[in-house]
Amino acid sequence: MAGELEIDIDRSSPVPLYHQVAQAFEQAIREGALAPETKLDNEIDLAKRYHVSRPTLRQAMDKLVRDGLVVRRRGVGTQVIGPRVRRSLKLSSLYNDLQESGAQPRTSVLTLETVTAEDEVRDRLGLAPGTEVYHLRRLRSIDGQCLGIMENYLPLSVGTLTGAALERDGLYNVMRRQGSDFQMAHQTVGATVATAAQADLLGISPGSPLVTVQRTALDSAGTAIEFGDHVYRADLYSYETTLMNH
Amino acid sequence: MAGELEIDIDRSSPVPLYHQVAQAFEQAIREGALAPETKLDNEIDLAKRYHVSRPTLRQAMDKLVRDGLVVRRRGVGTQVIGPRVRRSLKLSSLYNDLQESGAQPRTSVLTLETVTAEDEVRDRLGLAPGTEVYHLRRLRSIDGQCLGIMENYLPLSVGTLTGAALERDGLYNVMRRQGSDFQMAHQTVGATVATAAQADLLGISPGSPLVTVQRTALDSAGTAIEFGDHVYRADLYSYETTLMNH
DNA sequence: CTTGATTCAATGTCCTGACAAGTTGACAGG
DNA sequence: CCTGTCAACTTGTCAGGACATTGAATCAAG
Repeated sequence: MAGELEIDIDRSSPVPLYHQVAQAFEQAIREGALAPETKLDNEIDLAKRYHVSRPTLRQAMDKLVRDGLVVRRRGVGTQVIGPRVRRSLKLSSLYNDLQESGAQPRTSVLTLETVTAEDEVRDRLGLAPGTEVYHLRRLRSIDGQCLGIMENYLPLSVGTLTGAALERDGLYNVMRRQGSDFQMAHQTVGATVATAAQADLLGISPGSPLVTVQRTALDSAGTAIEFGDHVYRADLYSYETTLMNH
Repeated sequence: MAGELEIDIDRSSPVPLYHQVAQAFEQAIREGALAPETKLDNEIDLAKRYHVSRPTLRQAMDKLVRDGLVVRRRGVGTQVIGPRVRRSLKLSSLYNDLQESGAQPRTSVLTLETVTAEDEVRDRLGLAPGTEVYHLRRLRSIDGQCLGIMENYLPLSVGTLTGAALERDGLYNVMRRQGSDFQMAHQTVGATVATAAQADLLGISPGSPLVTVQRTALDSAGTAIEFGDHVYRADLYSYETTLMNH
């Protein structure tokens, strides 16, 4: 039951020791070399085995704990956590979420224009009255079926947007390439029923359920760089998240 | 511009020093005593001022970094981050989410019984065929308005559930008091339209939009301890999350 | 057989000390 | 005036040791 693990520690490498140790354990756990429920050896022995100090080994373990791979309990020891718990922790990661929703099979651009921001858009983006913004409407489809309608507002400072680039790379890739660095996003997920116009676009009957997603994305300076108001067919789309305690 | 801050460190307290320091800074930042963009003093001076060692102070700072309150750059210093970025980071915390949804104004218990788990419930909870589970239906209301219908399935091993306790404390508090330790939950949020029966219970007309939430909660051992299938009135409820890059 | 206190093992906390690495700004040289 | 070098400052990394706190297993007493 002991966590025997052969790993190479390169002391001349620029990557920190604790990171090397943590990465080695993470790989072993994800590959199954360290089965769930396995109890690791105690800190002292592990530190001795890998020729690092206890604080360094603890730093590595703390990283594993934060990543949800192991659980430590004082007086008990360190246990590898079950795969169900650690599965798809990254689902709540901003990058994956954006990439997933930005690089889907096909998106066609319905509208690409600059308009004077309405009150709600101004408020969401934190802009002054009368400011011009991009207004973008896209239709996302998968396997020929229309999945949802995406409406986005962006400040002009994000760069230049073209329909071709948007359809080829997705909104978020285009923005990132022009220097936008996403730091966080605030989302509100709700429900509504399809209007006649929406139903017509999506190829469903009016009154069908729709998932609504409103998202405001911020860069690392705290500036809002995108506001999105999306609706998706409820029978083809749902929003998944993983909530962690801590 | 220096981060002058008078805080009391209680060395005889059972709460760790680094936690006291971190909490003091967090409070100061949230209260505005430390304005955004403020550059904090260097670690050495701060450690000296609060009479702790540098590793201890670093531990506190690491906590602040993880919580998204400050940014540190080697060779530069530590800066308080903008309020928009840090706002409501805790929204994606499991505990708050559960507490919020578990201690609402009023919940009345419609059904509390033990049944043989159906296939979907068995699969979600990871139970053997034929296992008995709690089946719970509750109606949540706020200000006299019905908000949603919550249907839950729980393994019998969670303890004993009584209608009175559930209505008084909420499901999650009852479970936690009986030893369940929530570690994470997986949620799927979608949309549907109200059936006649649902509409009748919620006091709305059939065909109105509903937000659906399916949640599986796991404890630290990776065992599923709850499966919930909830619907909420879309005009009164929406699901908010904050996505972080990292 | 149950219950209680004891003991042991493990992680949690905290300290001092040292060096590495990145950033910035000042200073000297062109 | 411009530019490249260097020194000072700050955070990052790492070591080794000491004691506290918690959980569980062990053992003795009822």
